Amino acid sequence: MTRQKVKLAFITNDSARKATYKKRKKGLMKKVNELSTLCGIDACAIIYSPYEPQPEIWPNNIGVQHVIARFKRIPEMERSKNMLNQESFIRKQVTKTNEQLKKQMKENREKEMTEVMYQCLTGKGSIENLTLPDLKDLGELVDQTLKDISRRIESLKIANPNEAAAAAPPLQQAVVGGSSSSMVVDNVSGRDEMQRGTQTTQWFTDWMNNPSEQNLGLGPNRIWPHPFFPDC
Amino acid sequence: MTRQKVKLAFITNDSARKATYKKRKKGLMKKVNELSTLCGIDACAIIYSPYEPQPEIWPNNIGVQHVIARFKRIPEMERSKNMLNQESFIRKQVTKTNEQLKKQMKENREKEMTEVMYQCLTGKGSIENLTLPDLKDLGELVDQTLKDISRRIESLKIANPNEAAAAAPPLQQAVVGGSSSSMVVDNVSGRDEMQRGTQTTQWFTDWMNNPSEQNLGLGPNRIWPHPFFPDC
DNA sequence: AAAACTATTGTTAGTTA
DNA sequence: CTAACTAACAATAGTTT
Repeated sequence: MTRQKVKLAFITNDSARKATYKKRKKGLMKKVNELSTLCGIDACAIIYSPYEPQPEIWPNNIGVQHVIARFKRIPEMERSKNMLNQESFIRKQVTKTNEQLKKQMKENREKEMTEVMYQCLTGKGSIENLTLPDLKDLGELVDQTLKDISRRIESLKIANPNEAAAAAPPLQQAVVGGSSSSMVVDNVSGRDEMQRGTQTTQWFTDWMNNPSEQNLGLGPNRIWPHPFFPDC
Repeated sequence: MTRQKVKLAFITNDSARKATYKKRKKGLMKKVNELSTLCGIDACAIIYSPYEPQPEIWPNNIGVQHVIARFKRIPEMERSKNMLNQESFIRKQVTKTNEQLKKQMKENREKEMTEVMYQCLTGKGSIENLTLPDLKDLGELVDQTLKDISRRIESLKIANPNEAAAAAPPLQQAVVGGSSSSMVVDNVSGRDEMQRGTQTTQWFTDWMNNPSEQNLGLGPNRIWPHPFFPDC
């Protein structure tokens, strides 16, 4: 039983296409019925298929005629406004997918840097081969991690003063926080709150704000497809 | 987080209805798009809502007009044939639900009788209060169970002749079967194969074959709603 | 209000009978 | 073909932010 995620494209296999049609048509009709019932609205669906001489419709002849009549009554120009047509639907999908992509890239970047950091700490890697932007992000990540550690130590000191202090004295001035009832009692530089979660290089930040092919860090010798977008 | 299965009925809460509308409309449009793409067919959807002055449509103005024009071209009489309209859709749903109900009732009946049987065996219940039909079903279930046990013993005897024979000698003539390679070597009465899974009272069997209010075992003093159909 | 989240329920692709 | 089944996937009700 290997089920692969089906691509949204015309199904070339005739019998498979028919099977899918029958299943999905049923599901679609059910959905229209539910939407209309749950929200008390007028709606209709008309489906033409090679499997039936007549179109398959919802809710029924009269219902469809009623909806069509109502549709026809609206002037052509008016219909162009506020419409969820195929184009705008796809555009929304693309926008959303791009947002997810940005999020994912940011997450990946942070994980990558974390991995590098741990490799350095355990002596399995070096910063010899890193580029300047990578080093910048790494430095910020290390700073952030040190601060997190200090916070954790401070909160342990508050919960259990003697043991925590003996085990790990603070290495630098630190912000105390993290536990639900404690508060920030100091802030090293004022940059702290603003910098949270921004351990990214400038080019990445720029691209996040204005994603285009121009500033994807490809440099003068562009390659195609781009490693981040093998499918584009 | 308590999420209850939502009933298919108008949502009276205004904001909940709007939220549901927006979510489901989006889902519906996606479904129409997928069906049309996957199966390469013409389809359209028109939805009127109080939330938008114009109807929300799929795929777009031209597409909808095209489908409507095609629909209009078919004579009124023709449209009534082969149509999946609301009525036939609901009828199909009802038929299916009734079939599931019958299946469930049969299953429940068997479980109920099994429960009674075990209670009798463990001395926690008696057959004093049972009705004649219940007793009939119970008797058949006990017969069937005894036969199943005998079969099991026989198959164990075949697998391990000495131990099984010493532990539980057969109490009656029995059918040997169950394991994948063994075969039926005897059949007590000829009724055996026909009787499998039919431990039901006559009224229940009758109702299964022709479900109506008349033969639901209500007797002369009908109550309404029926305990089996509180929502009808 | 609108968007994000998540536990659940619902849909369906591939398969079997 | 039709119908039933089930693992996998998608939609969404209720909730939070």
